[in-house]
Amino acid sequence: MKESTKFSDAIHILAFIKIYSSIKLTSQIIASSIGTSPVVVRRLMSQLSEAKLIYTTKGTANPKLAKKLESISLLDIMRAVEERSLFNVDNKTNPDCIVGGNIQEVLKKKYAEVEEAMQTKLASITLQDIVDDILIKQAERTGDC
Amino acid sequence: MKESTKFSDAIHILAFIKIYSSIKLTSQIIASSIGTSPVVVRRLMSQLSEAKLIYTTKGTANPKLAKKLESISLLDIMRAVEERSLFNVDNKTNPDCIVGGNIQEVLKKKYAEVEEAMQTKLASITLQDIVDDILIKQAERTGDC
DNA sequence: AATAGTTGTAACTAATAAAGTTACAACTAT
DNA sequence: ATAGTTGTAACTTTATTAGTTACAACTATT
Repeated sequence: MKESTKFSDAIHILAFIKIYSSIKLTSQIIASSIGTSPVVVRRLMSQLSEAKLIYTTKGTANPKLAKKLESISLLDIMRAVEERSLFNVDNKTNPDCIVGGNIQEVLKKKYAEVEEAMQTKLASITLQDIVDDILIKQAERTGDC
Repeated sequence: MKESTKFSDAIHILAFIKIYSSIKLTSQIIASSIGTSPVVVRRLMSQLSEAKLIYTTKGTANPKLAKKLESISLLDIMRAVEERSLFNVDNKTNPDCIVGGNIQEVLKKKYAEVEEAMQTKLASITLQDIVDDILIKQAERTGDC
């Protein structure tokens, strides 16, 4: 498949809503910042709504973050838009073989451990961190003292 | 794309080579344990060879592990066969926007942290752990005391 | 109330990658 | 020599993401 940028784009949308809260936030404007189409943005926003990370109103361009920045973690965002995993047990293995008959359970457990480590890290990074870093980088770029 | 089982299948191949070291290890036999085709197995074995995790001989069905079980980590295997990541920065963002112009660098750094956490965990699990768990599960299944 | 603009969603196309298949040259072992 | 095997290329199938087109439903404004 294509490599997914849904996670990156979802973070982008949330940061954009925060940073540009004073302008009219149409899906078109957000899309032009991401470099994609308004429909793709609306699709992601629909998932972010469902995950209760933002509020939206049909017909009105006025999305709002549903929580404080520090209460939205990368794990929350990941779970909202990315259903795939890198770690997929192959469930076609031969049950009549010592390896094929047992490896699925074994890998399932190990993969859960790895994903746990990943999720712990994802949960420790919040949208506050992302927005702060974006604003600092921007300041470095524009400031002259 | 399809969900990849390359990582799981590569682990399967290595465990199979260890556990069934006394039989003739053709790609056909390994494939029937995984539930795939011999060509898929040979393709993965080619990558495992390139990563110096196994030795193979063209024309002869006699693959050997290149290292001790405890010296082959899941991270080694992952790197050998899986080039994709869950964390892809979207590089089409608009550079003239505060968010679009800075988020790529910011996410790149955060993603590196998350992958570091994941890799540390993957490096801590070895083929020895996998083989042990498989044999324990098999013993539980067949033993009666 | 009519109009313009927007969201939310469905249906479709295009692009990409994994898995599976077919084929075969090169090699090994007997 | 012969049979069996590996390694690899080329192709097909299948699944997923991204992008596109279209439109009903809704909101805000005049």
